[in-house]
Amino acid sequence: MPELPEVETVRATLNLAIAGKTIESVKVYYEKMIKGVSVIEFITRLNGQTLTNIHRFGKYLFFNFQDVTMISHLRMEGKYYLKSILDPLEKHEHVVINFTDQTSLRYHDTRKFGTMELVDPGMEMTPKGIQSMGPEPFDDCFNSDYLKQKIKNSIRPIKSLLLDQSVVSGLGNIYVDEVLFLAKIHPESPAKSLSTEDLKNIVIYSRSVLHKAIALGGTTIRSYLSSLGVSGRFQNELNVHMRKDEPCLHCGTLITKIKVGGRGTYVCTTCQRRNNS
DNA sequence: AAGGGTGTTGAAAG
DNA sequence: GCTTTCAACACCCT
Repeated sequence: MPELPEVETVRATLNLAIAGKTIESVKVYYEKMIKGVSVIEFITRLNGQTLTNIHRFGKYLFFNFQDVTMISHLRMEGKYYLKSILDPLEKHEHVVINFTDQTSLRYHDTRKFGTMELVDPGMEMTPKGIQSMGPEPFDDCFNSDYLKQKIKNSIRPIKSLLLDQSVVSGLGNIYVDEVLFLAKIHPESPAKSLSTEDLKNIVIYSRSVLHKAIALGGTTIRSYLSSLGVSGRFQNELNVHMRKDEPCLHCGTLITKIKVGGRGTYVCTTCQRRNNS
């Protein structure tokens, strides 16, 4: 499912649905999902814990229990469903957390890329991958000066840098395409070729796009329903992503699809002109 | 009907 | 270092 807006939607709905519940039992059906601790430790430390609340940073979810924090990353296709403990185990449900009120949290992930791990409370930022994360777009320190010093000498395509979570946390393939379209920047432009104005626009549009996407519950494409059966509505607002061969809403040029850093990338070659180097 | 593509990211390779 | 490629996995489209 997830970029920042989708993960935030999951966090908000899940938090309302399960905060305060107490774990009765935990089952792990795909052991490679569990990182950092053994499966045995994962299960025993969660057993009997009561969920305080759920936080989010970038695309990570933090389930805060009294004595332990479970960190979950949905990667490409991870989803949570809340069911009854009586419901049969479905094909791609890899972790099941049963609560004492007979409800059952199912972690569903067809491609099995998602990860879960446990840390002591207060140690949320220590796992590798999290400790190197850059600010979220909403953070005050995410501004054009920060971007300039962070990417000033890089020849990498600007899209690849914005997908790099150590530069900024939370953007993914959909929203980077949208941000670069609104900022009128070609995704293949070398980062060092961008003007200060370009960087300011990236900051402005990153914020506005993500805010709007969160307000609409994220984007639902290619997966029937997202977590808890919630379907986002931002897919109706997309300007370029998934719009190959459709006219640009700004100039009418047909949107083209290219590959940047191995990722499918949608671009209006009229509105987004490529810089040299 | 095989092959390329998919809302991610870390490890390996150059 | 810095940048690019690929692997982890299952399924859906050509």
